Amino acid sequence: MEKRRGQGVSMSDIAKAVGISRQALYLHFDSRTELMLATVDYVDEVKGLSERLKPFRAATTGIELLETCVGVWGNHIPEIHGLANALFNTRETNEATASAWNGRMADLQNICQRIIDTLHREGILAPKWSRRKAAEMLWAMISIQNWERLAIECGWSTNQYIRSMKILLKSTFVDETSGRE
Amino acid sequence: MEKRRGQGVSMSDIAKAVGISRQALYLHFDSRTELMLATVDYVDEVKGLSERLKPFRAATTGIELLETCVGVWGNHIPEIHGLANALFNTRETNEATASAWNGRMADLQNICQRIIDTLHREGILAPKWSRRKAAEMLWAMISIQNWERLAIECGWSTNQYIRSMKILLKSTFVDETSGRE
DNA sequence: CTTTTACTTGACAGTCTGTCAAGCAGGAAG
DNA sequence: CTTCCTGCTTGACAGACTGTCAAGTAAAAG
Repeated sequence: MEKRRGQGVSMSDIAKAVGISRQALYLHFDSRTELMLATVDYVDEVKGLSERLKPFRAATTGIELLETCVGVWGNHIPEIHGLANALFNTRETNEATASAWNGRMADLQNICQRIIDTLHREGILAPKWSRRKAAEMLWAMISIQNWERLAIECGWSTNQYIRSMKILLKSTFVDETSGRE
Repeated sequence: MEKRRGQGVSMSDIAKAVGISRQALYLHFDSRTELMLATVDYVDEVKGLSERLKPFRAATTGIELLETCVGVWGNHIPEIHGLANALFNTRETNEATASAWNGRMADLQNICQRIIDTLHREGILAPKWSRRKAAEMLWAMISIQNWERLAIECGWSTNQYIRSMKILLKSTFVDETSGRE
């Protein structure tokens, strides 16, 4: 009952797709917004990002963290980007979706900060970056929108995306001059 | 008469802001879409990106091209991002705005390709990147959405954005091992 | 003075969200 | 078997928005 959603999909379309009347949708969800938030929560549960982050939690070194993060996230995005975009697009005019979006972004920012802090602790964070700026830039780089540009508009495969993003992030944030790669 | 526009602004709002009746707007613009495209063209003319690209055209080396591009573009984005976003957001449901957007993106992609090709010709393109992939990644990196993340959501100043983006792009695409930085 | 131009008000169709009322079919409970 | 509750149905309607049409007005242009 949780189906595709996009800004160009009306409640009638959803009802028709689901096989019930438009009004019956309102018996289950108070509004379009609530339907969307419920769908987001449902997809979160089904796709289980937290489950997928297990290898990330197992990683110890900064470079491992970085690579695992890009791997996990790069495999996760293709499955959620449509819904994530719907959430993102309504965020400007809707407080509830905005806070759902911001909450997920805050989680991602924390992960980015943790990666950068680990690199810093190991002394291999590239010297031109402050910890805060590096984390923010890392967060921007792995955004869903960047993935869409590369994967959808440029046609990159998931593996090409992951490989290239790892190269970009390592050459940017990992100090090449400090001994081992 | 060309004012702010966003998905949450109705034709009535615009008419009110401009001081004429809603219907009179339709005497000048056939539709909301046309009003938007006219505004985009007008802003293009007023802000004169092509004028601003003069120093870019004067640049010769790949690194100069890269740095000038980031400088020009980083100063340009803050003045156009609102309207650019309105264009971007309606692109999914509107063929005319989609092609206006795609045209501008194609220009930007050509610039990116030219930068990468120049670096490649000079033999300092980082060896892990093909010319095509590098140009596409560069294009994704300097996207308006990335600027918004950093400048608006993270609060970076224009100069911080330009400085950091130059660092990121140079450490990514310029081969550090080939003699002069 | 007449025509044209630029605008006005008012009305209306069509799309969408969200709400309300009345009705219907089937299962559970007495 | 009858009663009630649940989940759904159709139909109607308010309110917001886009786009269109008609008729009228005021002032500049000829």
